[in-house]
Amino acid sequence: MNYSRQRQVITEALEDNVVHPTAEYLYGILKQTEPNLSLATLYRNLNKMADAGMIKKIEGLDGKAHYDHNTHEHYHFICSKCGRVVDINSNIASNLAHEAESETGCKIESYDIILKGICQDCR
Amino acid sequence: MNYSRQRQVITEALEDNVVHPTAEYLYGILKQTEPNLSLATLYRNLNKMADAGMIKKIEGLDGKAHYDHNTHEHYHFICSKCGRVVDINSNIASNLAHEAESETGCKIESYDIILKGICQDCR
DNA sequence: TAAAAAAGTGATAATAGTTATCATAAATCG
DNA sequence: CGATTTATGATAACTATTATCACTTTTTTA
Repeated sequence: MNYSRQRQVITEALEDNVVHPTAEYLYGILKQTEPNLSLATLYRNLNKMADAGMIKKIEGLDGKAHYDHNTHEHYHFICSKCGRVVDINSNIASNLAHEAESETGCKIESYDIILKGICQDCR
Repeated sequence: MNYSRQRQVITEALEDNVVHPTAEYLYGILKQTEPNLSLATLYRNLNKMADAGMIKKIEGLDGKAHYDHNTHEHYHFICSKCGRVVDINSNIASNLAHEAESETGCKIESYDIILKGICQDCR
């Protein structure tokens, strides 16, 4: 993957936004400093980086994909009221992959846990 | 929720298909016996039933929603080669919701675990 | 270091999956 | 049964995302 300034600023924006932004949200932010950035470039790079394991693409939250610069094992909660995405760091499922493999014979390459409910602020 | 023949046949088709079908797949099957069934009716009813907890809507698998008549606690694996969806019955994450609640203060209402990899047949 | 090759970009069209609309039909209630 | 509520079918609309392609930037190489 060659260097590009666009990917550089996308990466930085993602690191600065702990909120697990969607492509649309990131685009709004990046447009301010990088007015020529194309939405296609943003999607292209987010996918490329996710495929390369440099970032994490979170799906199944609310229809849109969210992106996370934190690639360490953790899970995600989404508030069905305000839409906020919160990290869950419990490593409760640490041997889940292994258990699932022996149960099914499938080779587990990745997994994610998506939790839904109401966040503390919205209760 | 009033009775409707359409919802009746949708429910039956879902029970007969252990494969966690997508709306599109179900539509193809149902069209054979119910040629007037509208795709809108199918989506409408699948969503309604999922909201009512009668069935489970599985998202984050492959972009399309899959539907599951099995509402008991279990998780889902998708093969990235053949697209098959397999149940994972391990109750490894039984107290995950509770742990996540005490970690974050969020009220967990539901959660799903999505595993990805290669199934036994595709290896 | 300049030319050639490879990779990335921006603008926009296209796609896929799903939802909204609305006139009509079926189900339920009194 | 007649009135009211709820559901349906056809199709338009929407949203998030991907594809296309001429052009630009980056890397390679001679």
